Amino acid sequence: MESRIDKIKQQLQSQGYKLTPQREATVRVLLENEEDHLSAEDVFMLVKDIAPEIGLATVYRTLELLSELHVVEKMNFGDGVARYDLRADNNKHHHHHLICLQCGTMSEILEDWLGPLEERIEQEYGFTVKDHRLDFQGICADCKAKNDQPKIEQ
Amino acid sequence: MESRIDKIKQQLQSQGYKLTPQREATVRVLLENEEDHLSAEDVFMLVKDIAPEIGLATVYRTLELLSELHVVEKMNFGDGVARYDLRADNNKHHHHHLICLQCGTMSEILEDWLGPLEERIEQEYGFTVKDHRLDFQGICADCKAKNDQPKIEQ
DNA sequence: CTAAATGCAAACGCTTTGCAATGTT
DNA sequence: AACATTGCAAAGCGTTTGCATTTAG
Repeated sequence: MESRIDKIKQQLQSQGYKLTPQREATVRVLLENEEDHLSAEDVFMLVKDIAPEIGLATVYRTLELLSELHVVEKMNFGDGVARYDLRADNNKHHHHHLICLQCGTMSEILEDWLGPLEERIEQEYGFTVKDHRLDFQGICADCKAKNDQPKIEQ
Repeated sequence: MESRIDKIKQQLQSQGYKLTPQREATVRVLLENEEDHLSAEDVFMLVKDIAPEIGLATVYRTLELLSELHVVEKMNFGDGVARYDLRADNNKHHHHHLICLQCGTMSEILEDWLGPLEERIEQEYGFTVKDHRLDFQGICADCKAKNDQPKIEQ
């Protein structure tokens, strides 16, 4: 666990970036919330617990930096809010999202199902895929279960 | 062609919405630029040629309305700008995007390649897919060709 | 010591909203 | 006439930036 942090530290330093307490705190928060897709504001609030003096701008700058280093992945889902995800090591992300239109929950498909499609794109379009993004909108299993029960409201 | 407009008119009116000149002009612009992915600002400027008195807010409101009626589809691609696409009739959109990281060009794959994946999601996750979005980032054929030529600058 | 990084607050760009005026049915 | 719709300008939101100050290397 600590090795993850160290690795990211190294990655920062090897690129000539300074290792500030704010950056470390931000990375720590990202590691501790790897499951979630945190917005900058989310990260900010969590980081403030560790490093209360931090400013929101610094969080944005750090997330941007980590994004450039491919340590985190910056995503958006239709709502105008960027969300940040730690990348598993330095791999391409390659997971897909299931976003429930009813409750807003987002779950993930961790496998990458797009390999064959990417080959096809290379061949048919001469387009070399570097990354992709696949989101599905729909109704999750939980909501479908709830919908089958008699409704109380609205 | 005119029938497309009429159909949308009907759709508006059948839902109790009034058909104002501004709305008609907006729809007309969308029809005439079906190929493109226009931003609200884009639409605004094009509509002003037909209906110079229109306000940007009205364009936003109209696009939002059309979006609710599933006449257009509201999309975003990472940059904080919503783009709007007329839906072919009332079908799901089902096309995918190839976004070049080098020149920013976006082209489309018009087929839907995700049918089998959506079935799999239904079965493995109990999630009913209503819509999806698939974007590929990479290097387009044109840029690859350019990259093979000797570089002049930078 | 020096350049990079920070915090703050102001500016930003896109989008939404309040409201009085207007227009459709 | 009644109500939806409009235009305008102001506000809202997440994000970025300018700048003086601090801090890591």
